[in-house]
Amino acid sequence: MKETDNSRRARRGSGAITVRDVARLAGVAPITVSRVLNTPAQVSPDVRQKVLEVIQKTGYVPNRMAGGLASSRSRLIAAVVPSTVMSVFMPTIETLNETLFDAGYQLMLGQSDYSAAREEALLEAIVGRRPDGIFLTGILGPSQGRTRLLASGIPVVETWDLTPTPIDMLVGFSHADIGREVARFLMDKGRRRLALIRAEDERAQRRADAFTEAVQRAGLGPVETVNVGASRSLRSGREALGHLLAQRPDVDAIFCSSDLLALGVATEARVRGIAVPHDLALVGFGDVSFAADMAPALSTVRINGAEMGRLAARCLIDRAEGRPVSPAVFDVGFSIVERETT
Amino acid sequence: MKETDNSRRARRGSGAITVRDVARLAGVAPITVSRVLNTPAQVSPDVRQKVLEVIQKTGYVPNRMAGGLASSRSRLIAAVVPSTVMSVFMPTIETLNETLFDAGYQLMLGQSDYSAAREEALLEAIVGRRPDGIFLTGILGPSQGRTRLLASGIPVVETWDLTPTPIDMLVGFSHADIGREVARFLMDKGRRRLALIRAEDERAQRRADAFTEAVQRAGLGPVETVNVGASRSLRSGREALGHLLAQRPDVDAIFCSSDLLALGVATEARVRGIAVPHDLALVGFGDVSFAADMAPALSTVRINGAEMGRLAARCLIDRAEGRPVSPAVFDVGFSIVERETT
DNA sequence: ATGAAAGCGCTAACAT
DNA sequence: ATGTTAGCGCTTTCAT
Repeated sequence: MKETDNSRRARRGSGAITVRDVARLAGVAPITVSRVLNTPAQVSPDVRQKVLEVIQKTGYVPNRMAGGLASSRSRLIAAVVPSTVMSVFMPTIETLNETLFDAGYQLMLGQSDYSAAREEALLEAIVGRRPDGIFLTGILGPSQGRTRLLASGIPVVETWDLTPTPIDMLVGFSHADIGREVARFLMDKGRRRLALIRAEDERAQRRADAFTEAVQRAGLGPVETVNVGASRSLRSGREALGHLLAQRPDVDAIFCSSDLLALGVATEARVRGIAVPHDLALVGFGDVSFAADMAPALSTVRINGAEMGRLAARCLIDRAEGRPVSPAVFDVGFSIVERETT
Repeated sequence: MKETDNSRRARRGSGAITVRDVARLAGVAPITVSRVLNTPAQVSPDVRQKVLEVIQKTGYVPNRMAGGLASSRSRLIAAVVPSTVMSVFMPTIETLNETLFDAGYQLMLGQSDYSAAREEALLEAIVGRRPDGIFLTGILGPSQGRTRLLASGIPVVETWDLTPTPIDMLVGFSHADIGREVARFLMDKGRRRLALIRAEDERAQRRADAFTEAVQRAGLGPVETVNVGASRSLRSGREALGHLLAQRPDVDAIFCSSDLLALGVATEARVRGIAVPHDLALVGFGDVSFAADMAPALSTVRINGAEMGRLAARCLIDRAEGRPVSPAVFDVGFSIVERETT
């Protein structure tokens, strides 16, 4: 009764319980409720007790949007991934999300679908939310989005790649090194007619180029390449092997741009009676969970995606909480895992 | 110069450009800038033009947290999934996210890791953000979280299941029907010694129970079941087949709780020289992208995950924008896709 | 240890 | 069609 003076403007409001309500019921000022929640040490035990009781009783849940506005700290982190379904990036996102959540942050997830236009739109939407940090899959070339991020001043971590010109922080590894090392690995195994099956994406391209260059430098002629475009499925791998064999029936080793493609190639090889690894060696990329458990088990390039997620989360949290991050560039490396397909 | 009167309290602020800055530069009131962005039709073309120019020049990006606070509309939707890596739920999340983004909403993603405790914590964090809607994977039994959601008044859509007592909206299908129909399907194929390989989760349990009951009702004795627990990998499938054969070497049909488990079973069967489907029929669940492309191609239960995501997004958007949603319950059904493993 | 005042950046309500 | 005013619910600053 006569509590609220709404004699003039009828202002909406969500109708939910607010700090004011809790404060009134506990007989304290709103700021005290805020302190009980955020800096409990500053409040005497009995007052704290009383306030917590009221919170419990009323089911009060603080409005973090309002808190974020007042404190300029949203406790929101945005992440952009190219895709989510059966994607090699998900272990990274999973640990990113876990680490963030345990530190009191939440994750906003956007998919770019490997489209630059969509990525731009995403970045604009993201900046509008004033997240405390942004996680990017891959590195961002010169673009309006890059400019916008730079201008926003929001901490950014680029991942899954290396560049001499990061926007801010960087957690990645060298795709060129991978291409070179896998080529060397296969050639050391005595393979001589090497080929590539890859999806259309910038990083796969970088691995492919280095692979090709290394093979040619070794004097092993051209590297037949099948580009499956945007279709990263098991089926693409099967079909790609068909195309490849039509071009170059004597191929004896293939480096695939993903483990799923490699599983497709292995499947098609089995159906065609091609012995893996005897007739055909196979190397995948990603070391996803099924790679070790296929029959034959897949040799592949292991990326510690979970570690990247954890590290990226740590970088962003540290910066969000005002701690400097140095170094700001981490090369998490990779390793070639030899199994049965080579 | 003498623009701002900060003679008294030095109040922080993020330092970013605000509506006020834009308004001043364009020679209009802040609300006019707001209208240019939100209801452009209400502003005369020349003023609109001028304001847009200033926005362009300054790189102004509206603060949506502030907007959300003022309008009680966050344009944020939260989603809870059990897991994200190689998960059958991701196609749903992908279309959910796409549909939301195209309508101007953003997605906050939380993982429960199949843990009720974590789910509770997530729901509390989510409610604190005052999202315009919440997407839940699965249905939420009586719990503090359910009470909290009900109390919050936020639109909720539960998915991937059916219940007579939804919190709010529901987009799902019947797991019991699936169990029954798969049992019937396999028995109609002449299979007599049926078994189950399943992960530890409530919905898989429901399918398994109905499957077992249907088999027993048909007088085909007990259904051997291997529960792989939380480990949903290809390896689990391989190992589970080993265990199953140790218990019941004469099994002639297996219903797996996921396609990935089924791929594991198929792999192990091949390694052991068991002919699929001749000696052993196999049915998966999910119809994930690789199911059709395995060799032999996997018979499985198709769920239209993408459709569920789209539909759930539509429900949430409609409710967020004040449009009533009726009916509020959608059964998207399922279908048994027969391929080579049966 | 607690509180009063001010205001984060935006938009709804009420003018004109 | 545009502006004025008053908040949304919280936290910072300053005072006691």
